[in-house]
Amino acid sequence: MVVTRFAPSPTGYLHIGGLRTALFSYLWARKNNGKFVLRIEDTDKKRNSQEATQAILKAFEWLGLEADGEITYQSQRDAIYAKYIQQLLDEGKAYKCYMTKEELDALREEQMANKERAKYDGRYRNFDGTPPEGVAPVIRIKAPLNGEIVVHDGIKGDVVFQAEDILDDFIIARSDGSPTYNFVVAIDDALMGINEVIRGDDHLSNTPKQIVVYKALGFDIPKFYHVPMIHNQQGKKLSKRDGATDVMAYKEMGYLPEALLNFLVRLGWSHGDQEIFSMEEMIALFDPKDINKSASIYNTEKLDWLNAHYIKNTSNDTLAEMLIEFGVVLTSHDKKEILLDALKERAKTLKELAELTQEIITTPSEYDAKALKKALKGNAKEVLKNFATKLQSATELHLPSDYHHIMEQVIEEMEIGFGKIGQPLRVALLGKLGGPSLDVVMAVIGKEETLLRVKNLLESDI
RNA sequence: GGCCCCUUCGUCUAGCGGUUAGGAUCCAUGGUUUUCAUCCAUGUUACAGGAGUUCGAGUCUCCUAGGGGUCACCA
Repeated sequence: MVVTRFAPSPTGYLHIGGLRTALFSYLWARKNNGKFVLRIEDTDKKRNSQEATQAILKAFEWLGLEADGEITYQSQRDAIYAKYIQQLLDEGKAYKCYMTKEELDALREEQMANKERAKYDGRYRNFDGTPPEGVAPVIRIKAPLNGEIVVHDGIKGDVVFQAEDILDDFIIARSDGSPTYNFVVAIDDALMGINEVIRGDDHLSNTPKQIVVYKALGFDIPKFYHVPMIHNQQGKKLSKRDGATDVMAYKEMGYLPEALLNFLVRLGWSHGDQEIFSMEEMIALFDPKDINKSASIYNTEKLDWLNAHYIKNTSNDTLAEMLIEFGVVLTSHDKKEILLDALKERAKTLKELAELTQEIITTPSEYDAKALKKALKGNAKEVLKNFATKLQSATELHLPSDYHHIMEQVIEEMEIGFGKIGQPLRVALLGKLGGPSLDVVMAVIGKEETLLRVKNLLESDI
């Protein structure tokens, strides 16, 4: 069974890049009828927060990415890590190092000055003397001094590292006894049965260290997929400083979960020429071996297009529900269908959709100057008066076509083009040029409101 | 700096030795529309550079350049 995981550290909101690797992991697990588990890496007590964990879970909920089983919190697993530290100590695969931070820093500086690689010198590797007084030791793991470490990566292929280039006896437990990242990741992944690790390729160079841990503990090494980074416009790793990287910000901007997920799945992955993927299709078609090797630049132009696409294909009932959050309540409006059918063709986001709705249902309080100048030429006011008179005496006005019919009557009678009534009426109804079909607008706001808006324009001294 | 990874239109990508190098987005133009948007059509734009291997290279090899990642008692 394929078991994948997403393992964020709760130092802030869920990041767009993190979401993509989470999505990849989720899809791969679902495709294989496997498991997708969530592990919160909250061992850094200084930087972690409960709110951040909640924010991450909330984002998952919004997007409909459901994790399997209980959520694991590393902060609650100290006893487990302690057990494995002791085991390695007992087996002579790890040892206590009494070098102080100051000594370590000094060594590092000296090595840098000699243009050598900063590397622990192993001075306590085989130490059997009397330990110095008053120094709380760290625990270091015995890493291979030479030879190759090969990461079999499902995206990059076999990546070969030379032990002497990259390894030293790295710390697995700090002087306060707390375990370090590369140690606990390997233990957790192994204990949780994770056999396919999909993560950012910024972890690629950590992987040899984790392999050392796997081997020391006798665990099976999982299959790795190191996904290329998402870069910002400057070509650097996408970070929180780049703005709009909080997943939930996209909810507030009016993006649909389907659109965001569809957008992200196509960043670094593709299936021929296909652009639109439902969740079912993503699950059916996704395979991490098809992930690109190169980083991609974060650019949301396509997201807007996808979002518009998904808005057009969402039911009016669902849209009405989602619009509530944007301050527009249409759920029981009797012209909801007419209105949303017309507006959802024109909105790129739910926020825009809400604004467009407001523009229609709100009586204009002012008129766009350019629109007035353009529309109120010639006998425009006469046309509007004629239209108002006919509308006044009309009955049974329900559909856009009922209103359209009245407009046609005016056109025929006055022998004018459609634009001669359309433009001035548009200004009267919406206060500006542009916007949806006038017959739709009138059907939505009704006869009385239409008459009021026409009257308002005629009576304003313009 | 050491180590590792990467390099096709502005952007996301297809391509897996033989293609007029395809699609999408963006942009531009035209059509549809009373208008704007949608929608439809058309168009501009790419194999980082150099050597090799081969009858033939975007595709394989090497070199160069450029970009990125990582080198903690952070995760």
